[in-house]
Amino acid sequence: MPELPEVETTRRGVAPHVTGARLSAAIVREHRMRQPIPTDLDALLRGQILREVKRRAKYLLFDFERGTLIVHLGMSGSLRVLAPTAPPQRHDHVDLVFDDAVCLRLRDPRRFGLVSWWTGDPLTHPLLAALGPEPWDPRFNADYLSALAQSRPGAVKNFVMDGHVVVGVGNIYASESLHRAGIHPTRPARRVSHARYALLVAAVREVLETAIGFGGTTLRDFTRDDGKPGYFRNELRVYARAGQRCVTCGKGEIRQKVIGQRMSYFCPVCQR
DNA sequence: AGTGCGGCCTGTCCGC
DNA sequence: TGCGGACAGGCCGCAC
Repeated sequence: MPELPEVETTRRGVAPHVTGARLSAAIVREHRMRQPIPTDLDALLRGQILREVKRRAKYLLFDFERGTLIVHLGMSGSLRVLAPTAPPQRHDHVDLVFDDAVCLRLRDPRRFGLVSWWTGDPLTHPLLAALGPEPWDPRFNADYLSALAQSRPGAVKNFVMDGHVVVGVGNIYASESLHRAGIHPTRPARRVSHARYALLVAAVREVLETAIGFGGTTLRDFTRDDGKPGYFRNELRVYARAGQRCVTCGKGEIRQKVIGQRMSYFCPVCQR
């Protein structure tokens, strides 16, 4: 389940292998994704130099000369750098071959991912245009969150996971960030104080930065570009720890509860 | 306008 | 041992 740290880890992992290279072939074995992959992807991309691999939210942006290939890894997607001769396996849906030498291979068993070609400014793409700030954007701060929250009576966990509020805070990191900030996940967003939002901003950044440093969190089927799992899982303090003692306060027992149709974890003692 | 829910998928895990 | 069913989850689109 690639969250922002996994996507950023993927970006950093693959970029050195393909940046500046010329695309020699795009092979699509399975077009059925969240949106159908363009049938003429090869014609669209062939011959173009890949200038840079960027990221916005959880979208990877492959900046080619005449446009941008937008890639989302969905729930189960991964990108790997391989030799073009490596035999594709089940769920290996797309190959991007560069200089007839390097293959960037997209694997996505659940096909919740997305591959889309866009010729304009990628930030104007309908899927990207309305997104909230990146977690490290100075505009993501306590004033901003507190003001936005006034019209949000729902749980703060849903609020912070809303991509229109801030991007990149998925289910795992929402639980972790709220725990570190001492905020109970079901607390109404409008009832969280300005001071607590300042703690939350810092916690979100810290959790995501640490996770990126560890190469992401692997819980099920995400693999890094080199095929090795990330190690942030060992750093999780509440996620998937129901029944265990809270490592922060030493008193509470971690509970789990469905909030907004997603499993959430928290310490009833140090989160209020 | 904010919120809730259905739908898209398949691998994994549980219980019978 | 085998198999059905629940579950997980990002995110869009629709209904309320």
